[in-house]
Amino acid sequence: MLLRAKIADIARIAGLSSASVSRILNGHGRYSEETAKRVKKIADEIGYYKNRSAADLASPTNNTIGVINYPAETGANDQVIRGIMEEANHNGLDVIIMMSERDDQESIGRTVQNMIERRVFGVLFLSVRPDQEIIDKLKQANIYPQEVASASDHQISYVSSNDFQIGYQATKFLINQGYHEIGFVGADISEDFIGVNRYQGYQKALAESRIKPDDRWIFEGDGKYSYESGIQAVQYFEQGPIRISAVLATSDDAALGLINGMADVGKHIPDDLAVIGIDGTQVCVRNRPQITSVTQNFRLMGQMAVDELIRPNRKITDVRQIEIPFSIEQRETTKQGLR
Amino acid sequence: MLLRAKIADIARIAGLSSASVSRILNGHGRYSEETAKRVKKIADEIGYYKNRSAADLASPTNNTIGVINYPAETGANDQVIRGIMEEANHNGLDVIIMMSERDDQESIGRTVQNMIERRVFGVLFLSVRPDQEIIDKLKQANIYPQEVASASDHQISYVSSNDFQIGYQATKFLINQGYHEIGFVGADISEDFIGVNRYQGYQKALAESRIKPDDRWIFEGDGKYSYESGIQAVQYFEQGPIRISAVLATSDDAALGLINGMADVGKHIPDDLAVIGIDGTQVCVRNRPQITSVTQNFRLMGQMAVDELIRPNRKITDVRQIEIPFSIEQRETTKQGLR
DNA sequence: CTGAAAGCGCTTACAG
DNA sequence: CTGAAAGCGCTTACAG
Repeated sequence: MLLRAKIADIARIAGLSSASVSRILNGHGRYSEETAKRVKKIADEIGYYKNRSAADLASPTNNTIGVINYPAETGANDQVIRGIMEEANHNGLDVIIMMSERDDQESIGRTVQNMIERRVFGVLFLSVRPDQEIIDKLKQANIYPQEVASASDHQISYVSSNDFQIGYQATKFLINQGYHEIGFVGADISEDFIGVNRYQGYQKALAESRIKPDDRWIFEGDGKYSYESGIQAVQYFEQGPIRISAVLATSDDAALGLINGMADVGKHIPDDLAVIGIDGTQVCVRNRPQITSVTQNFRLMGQMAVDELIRPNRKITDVRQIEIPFSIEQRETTKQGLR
Repeated sequence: MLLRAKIADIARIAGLSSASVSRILNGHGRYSEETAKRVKKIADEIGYYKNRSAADLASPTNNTIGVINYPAETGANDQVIRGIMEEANHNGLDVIIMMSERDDQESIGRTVQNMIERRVFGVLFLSVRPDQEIIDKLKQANIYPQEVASASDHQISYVSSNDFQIGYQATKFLINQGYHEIGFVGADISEDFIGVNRYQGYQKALAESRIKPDDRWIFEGDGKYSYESGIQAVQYFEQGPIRISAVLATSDDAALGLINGMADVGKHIPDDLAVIGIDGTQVCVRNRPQITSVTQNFRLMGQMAVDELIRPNRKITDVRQIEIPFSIEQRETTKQGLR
């Protein structure tokens, strides 16, 4: 049991060259099964572990993909990561995850710098949106950047839901249930790419049904899809002169904030206010009332993101938008059985 | 803008040696501020990024710490990670996170293998418990292993709450509120280190109050602190002949399962059954009723775990148990105002 | 304050 | 099927 054994140690013991040992350990080239067995046994006995720094330095290829995440506590990203791990494992890829703040470009930049230094061959951004400068840095370093479960209008590929469709379908769903005065809560509708798209879908659905939209139906809150936005929205709607009968909450968190806020002022869901959330995370079925939601397929997004990264002939300049289907799950925060 | 510029490129342009450039970029040794400025400017202009593989290979020190996590969706681990990142940043340490399955030693082993190959200087296990063999592997590779937000009786340090005290205090809290028939739900009380400790604390509190314990008050379920265990516990207690007035749920998830299960059979919390959970995650304040909980300080655990890793004179053979204080938060799933 | 040189532990043509 | 040799891009005594 040597402290930090190396290939040369194995070679010496086996009476071989380092080259042969390397080939055997990596399954490259030709070698006799007999010596291979011996070599592996020795490696095991002396406690050999490949030094990846040396291997990565020597080899032109790197099979590690980097993931940049942030500690969200919603569970959606955990689903994405499951998908990523699954697909990475199937393809013999390593995954390293690093954290950054969601909207802090300096924090994202530092993390990206680290990823570049590690020479990963692709970087997946999980619900994290880097600015154009950071994206360009990555591309110049010949590393493929990609957003997952998030989208933007930057020069970057993404795997996500179609947010316009989400806004559109969710609103239509509410309209079909008989709701006309429909609030829109929690997203930034002027700057934020996702917010804008969902909002435009919402507007289109309203327009198609000849519902005259009212600016006062919109409550952005912090514009970050937060629980607090939902809570505050209740104050906003309850104290103001505007009446709404349903709300499209732009996240499950915001939906839960609305639901709790309503409960705390003694109002009933869905009778006093119907609510549909977006995401379809665990909380939707674990809350009482269970939350009707636009359910996104986060796991599949993770898988597809990896597939996209290893797609043959992928070019560093490619900008592709992959859309993953979503579904609407009727639960208890919207009326039952109506159409 | 060279594709993958290296130190030698900077050196050539600056008319210096690679050695000097390396020193300047790393802030080692002496050099004139003037040349330093020039060198950094050049590095910037040609788009230089350190090749960490080369640096790590050449240098005997490595300032990366590895974290092994699993996708839990509860938010507790996200809190731990926040603490880890904070403390790591303060100390100029890098953090890479890798995922494994929580209870699958083979999956954990593969991840650990990867960490060893990367020569991290310490590995933090987040709510993941490696078996003794894996721990020994790490130590033999001269890498310090440590559990965070979890504990075991293996030869490994941990930073966690005192689970005996959690069980003891939570049970006493219920007893002080006037509950005598107290269930214990969701943990494995024979094999699982945490479960055993919480259970023993529970037993001691009962004994101190002369309450005769009843084996039928125990419902382990899957023994994994799951939501499903809570749901199933409702069936178990409702259908059986045993009456209990309160439950110590061994996680927030299990508590929520109990609460929802009771609601689904038309029973009232806390009148028909009082519930206290363990963890104190987001769900406790976002659920209605809000969940009384033993609240653990996960963020502090993360910080302390890093501090422990970089403690001066730390030896690879050290096995230290660091206990982080917890608190009990009275909310709506236990009676108000009683003592 | 600066440089020449060795070395970190692998991998990979190349030659046999 | 196997080996000698060069090279990956850094860092670090050592010498000046």
